[in-house]
Amino acid sequence: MAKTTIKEVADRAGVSPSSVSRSLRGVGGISTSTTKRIREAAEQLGYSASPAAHRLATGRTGTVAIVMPYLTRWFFVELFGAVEQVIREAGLDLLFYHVGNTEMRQRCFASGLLRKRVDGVLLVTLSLTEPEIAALRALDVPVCMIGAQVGGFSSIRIDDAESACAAVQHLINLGHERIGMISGDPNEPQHFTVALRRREGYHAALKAAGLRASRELEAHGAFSIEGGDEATVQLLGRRSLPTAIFAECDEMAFGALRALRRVGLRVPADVSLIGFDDHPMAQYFELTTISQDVWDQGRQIAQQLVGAVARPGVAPAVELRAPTRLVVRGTTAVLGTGQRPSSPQRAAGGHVAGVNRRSVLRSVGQSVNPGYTKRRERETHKNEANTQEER
Amino acid sequence: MAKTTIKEVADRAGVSPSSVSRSLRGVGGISTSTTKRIREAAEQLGYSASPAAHRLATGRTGTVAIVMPYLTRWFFVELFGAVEQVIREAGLDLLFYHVGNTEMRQRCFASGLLRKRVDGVLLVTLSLTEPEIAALRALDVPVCMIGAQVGGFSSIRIDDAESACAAVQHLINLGHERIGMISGDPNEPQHFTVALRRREGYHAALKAAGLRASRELEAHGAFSIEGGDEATVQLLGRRSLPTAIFAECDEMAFGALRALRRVGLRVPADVSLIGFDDHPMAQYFELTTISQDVWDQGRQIAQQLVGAVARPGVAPAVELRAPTRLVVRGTTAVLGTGQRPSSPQRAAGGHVAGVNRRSVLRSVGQSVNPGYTKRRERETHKNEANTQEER
DNA sequence: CTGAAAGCGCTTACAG
DNA sequence: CTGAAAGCGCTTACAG
Repeated sequence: MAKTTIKEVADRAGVSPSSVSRSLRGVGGISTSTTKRIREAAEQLGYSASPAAHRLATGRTGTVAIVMPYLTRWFFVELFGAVEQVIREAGLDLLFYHVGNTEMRQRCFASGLLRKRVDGVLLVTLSLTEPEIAALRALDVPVCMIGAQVGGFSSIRIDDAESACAAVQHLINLGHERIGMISGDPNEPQHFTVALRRREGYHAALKAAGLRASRELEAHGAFSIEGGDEATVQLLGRRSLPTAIFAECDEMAFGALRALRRVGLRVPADVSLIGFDDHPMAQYFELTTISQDVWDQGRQIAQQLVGAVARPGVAPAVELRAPTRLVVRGTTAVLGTGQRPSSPQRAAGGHVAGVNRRSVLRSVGQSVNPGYTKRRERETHKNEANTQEER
Repeated sequence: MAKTTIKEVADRAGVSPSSVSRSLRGVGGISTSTTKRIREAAEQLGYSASPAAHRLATGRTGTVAIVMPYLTRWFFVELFGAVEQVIREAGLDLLFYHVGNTEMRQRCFASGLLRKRVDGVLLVTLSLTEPEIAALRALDVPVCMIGAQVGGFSSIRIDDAESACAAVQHLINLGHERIGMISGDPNEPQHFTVALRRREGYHAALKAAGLRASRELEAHGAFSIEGGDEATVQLLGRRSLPTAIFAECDEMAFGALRALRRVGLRVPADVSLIGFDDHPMAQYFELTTISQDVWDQGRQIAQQLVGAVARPGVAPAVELRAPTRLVVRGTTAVLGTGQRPSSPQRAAGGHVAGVNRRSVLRSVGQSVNPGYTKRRERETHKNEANTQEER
């Protein structure tokens, strides 16, 4: 029963295999009566077509691949969920490729693992090398990307630089001038573009406000909670302490939150903190952050891919932009006062609406800062002795 | 170049297609010299075999399916990662099936979506109906399960009941007698077994200690942070308030933590809290919990499946048990004193080592409780007015 | 509207 | 050790 063939169905229905094939796929050109007979026969025999034979005959695999550098991080899980849903609804199969390191990338691209195996490919936050791009083109199937862009491939992404700029601008608007950054490790090749572009945004915001950047204000956090914690500890050990911190992703902000609490610094009274992504836990921590709709991005690009797979070579490649939005919660406050901003601000397409309050607040910040810094240094030392005290 | 066939390789190497096929798969019976020539030709032409043709000819798909009811929860992501790695290393493809609701389950099982499509199936925490089991058997391929058990299928799982019992026993050892439980929603069919068995363990522990269970002490939390928060609020609204809470999973414990903080209850000084799973964030929150190695479970069962797929019908089904371990962190304390237990305790296979301190502590608990309860009720009301105050 | 036949690209007994 | 041939289970022009 499990391995009925089309021929058996044909025999039972008293027609030719070609008729069975045609009627079962609703190609048309088959009388209603025989179609009915065939349907019944197939039903009774529990017939289901052999995907392998179908693929061989048509040259289409009915399968697409999604390749991602990480799996366990929230962003990727979310994306995968959205993509899987769209792909499944389109009746396609989804092959998952995890390329966590160079060797796996090689096997995936260079050695043609995907060849003859998929009708389309979806690449997630991968910054491709030239040989990889060439290998992808040689596949001769539609390729779509999330979080990156290559000529000829459809893509969707947020503007990381502008959004990061908006995040930092929010801190500036609150009067902050010494703004630290917890960035992704620049040695991690996989995340290259995202980390790089968010850092660009940070610097752009500082520059636009006439603030000086400094290596003292930056630490690397590996896009993880632990990394964010460690980076914050590093920042607290520097000569010039920040009054606000921009973390390139929420996970690192969570780590920062823990590190700050551990040493007795209050957020946002002593230090303001802003993250990036709007991880579900961000709400839990009342973290101010830049929000993006990851599920929707996955959905959109997956639909794009489904369309391209259905009619290859028809639609031109599109380059979609997903919006981001500044979400002000409880971890950012006006410098010195510890008060939260009075009204929520929004960044549409990365632009922060509302007046720039920096000039208004500058004097407040300056008068408060010196004493604040000294007090913090005392507290830091005092609290390091019993780090488990807080919570 | 992308679609070279075996025939072209044969022509270039000056041999027959059969020889190419044999030598490329290393079947043997081919001279070293021709093998070399064939290899070179294949290399030059960039040949890679057509999976579809291979499948049709051999009847083997080189693919296994993993079917899971959830994707975004930590447990499932972790499992998926481990399984994917093992499957990929074995040279197989992994098809992912998300069966989040009844309709998707139907499509997956009843309508034979998997038929002729995979050489093996891995089921994650699915409590199957009889028709589903029948459909699975009809597939006539090896089936493995995680977190459940069906005769004839290999499986791996922890002992949920014993482990939950150990968790509650830990609270009892600390002198607690009014122990609440945040359980999974009993109306969620997907998680049926896990939630049910953990609840069994809770009741078993209470019973063994001579404590009375009560519906007052239980609330449903949907295995999520939000659900845990809401369930805790419910518990706090009941007449008989718990001095300790067992959450059936860590996510719900996180929600409980938030709810307790919000109303001004200190953990563990006022309320002890224990979770289940050892989610990565559990360490962050210093949550006492029952730890299980999810990655390792995924790895083991995936290896089992790979073996069964390689030699179907040879090895008998195995039923593996994975160990759990009580991890004492900062959210559980001796009743009334708010002090943490002096030495860490362990539960190997669900058994808690160490003396039962219940009798020793009983008097303390009783003398402290009445006043404690009243004070808490006051605080609860006071704090409900401005719930956002904390943190 | 229906059927016979060739073909998709492999693998696998079967000869030699 | 090597090759010619049949077959895996579909689809698709091509006739009728």
